[in-house]
Amino acid sequence: MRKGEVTRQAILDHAMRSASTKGLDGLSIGVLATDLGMSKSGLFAHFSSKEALKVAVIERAAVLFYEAVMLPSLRAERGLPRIRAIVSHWIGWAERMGLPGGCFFMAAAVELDDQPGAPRDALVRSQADWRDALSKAVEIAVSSGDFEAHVDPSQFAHDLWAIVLGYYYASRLMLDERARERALHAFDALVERASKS
Amino acid sequence: MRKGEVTRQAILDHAMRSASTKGLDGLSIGVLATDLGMSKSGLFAHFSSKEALKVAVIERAAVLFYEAVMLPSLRAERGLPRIRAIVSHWIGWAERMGLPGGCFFMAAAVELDDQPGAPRDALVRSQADWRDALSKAVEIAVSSGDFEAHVDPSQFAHDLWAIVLGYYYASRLMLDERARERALHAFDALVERASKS
DNA sequence: GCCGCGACCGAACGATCGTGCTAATCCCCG
DNA sequence: CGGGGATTAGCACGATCGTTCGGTCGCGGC
Repeated sequence: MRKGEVTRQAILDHAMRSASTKGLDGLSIGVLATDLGMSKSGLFAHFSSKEALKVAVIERAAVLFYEAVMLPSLRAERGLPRIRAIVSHWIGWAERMGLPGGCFFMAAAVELDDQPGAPRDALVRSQADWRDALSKAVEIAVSSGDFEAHVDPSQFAHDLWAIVLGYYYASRLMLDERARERALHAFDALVERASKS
Repeated sequence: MRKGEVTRQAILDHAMRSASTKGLDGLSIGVLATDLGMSKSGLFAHFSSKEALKVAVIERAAVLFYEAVMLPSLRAERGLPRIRAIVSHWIGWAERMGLPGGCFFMAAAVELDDQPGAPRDALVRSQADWRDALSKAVEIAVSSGDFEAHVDPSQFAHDLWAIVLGYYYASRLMLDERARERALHAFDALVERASKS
């Protein structure tokens, strides 16, 4: 890997951590540069606009998310066990990755949902990929017999997503120590409702 | 009402709309002033710092939220009917109030969850009030017999919150037209699980 | 009728922002 | 080991930010 690529990765990793707290728009090229011990223009040269930097950060975050949540869950058995693995990796993945500002995607989603442009498109693309992967996992659980046949994979994925959003909200803003416990409780209820009885 | 008070309200109402899209930090005193046809310093004089403006906007939003969601629901019968009323007013309250950027509190929560200070404190206070009001409504539903005795009001309130968060996420970022339908489906499941069978 | 005060304005400040341009330096390949 | 593209630095620009200050206008009470 060339030197420039190494630097670029270092920039993106740091920018991702920074954006998790200040937001993508709160990223400052100058601050980023001094944090990494380089010049503003030197950093800027790697991307040719701030918008391109945002896009690169989002795509980098998507890769890291996939590696931290989806990849390890693929080692679990197909069906319900894999879904349990996904949830257990999903909840708290931000803390585990050392993101000081909580879930990167939740912050980006709220910030970009009403701002058309390349960053929003990149975010939607990555989130759609994840949504499809989730639905697929649920579909497998249905066809393997873990879940009843009437379970709608996309609805299940939506409900799962809401549970995770609720976890981050309660955990980070309201400082609810029982947030994780509450989220898992909701997940159990969701699973019980979908499972054959 | 004094002239200054009228102006102040106009500022806060406009700032709230603006903050729903650009975020609280994205508020610009200069832009706000020109939008309202007044000078930067004239607007600034009403609050003596941007932080104070943020706090005032949050408190104003809390009042408007209460009036738009809680007050009309109090006319519904105690117990489950009132909870149904709350949910139907809660989902989509931002659109109904003409907030162009979706739920003000969801945006503020993600933005302020890791930024200590007066704005965060004001937000947490308002959200805790709402959480308590929600729990109380559920408690009434339990004691009135609409819900089973084992239902935990705070868990129910948490689950409700997650459903609304999921709705805004799917609706605004992913542009899922079935977001409302999905949220109501999840709500029905939540109610069914809590109701006497 | 004059005084006082609330309400607002205009101009300016230092700081920081993203973004060019040019030159120096480094690293990799032949 | 030497040449050349890749990488980084230095400097400056226009714009915008929150904030300060001094001043003006109008209205209500003694």
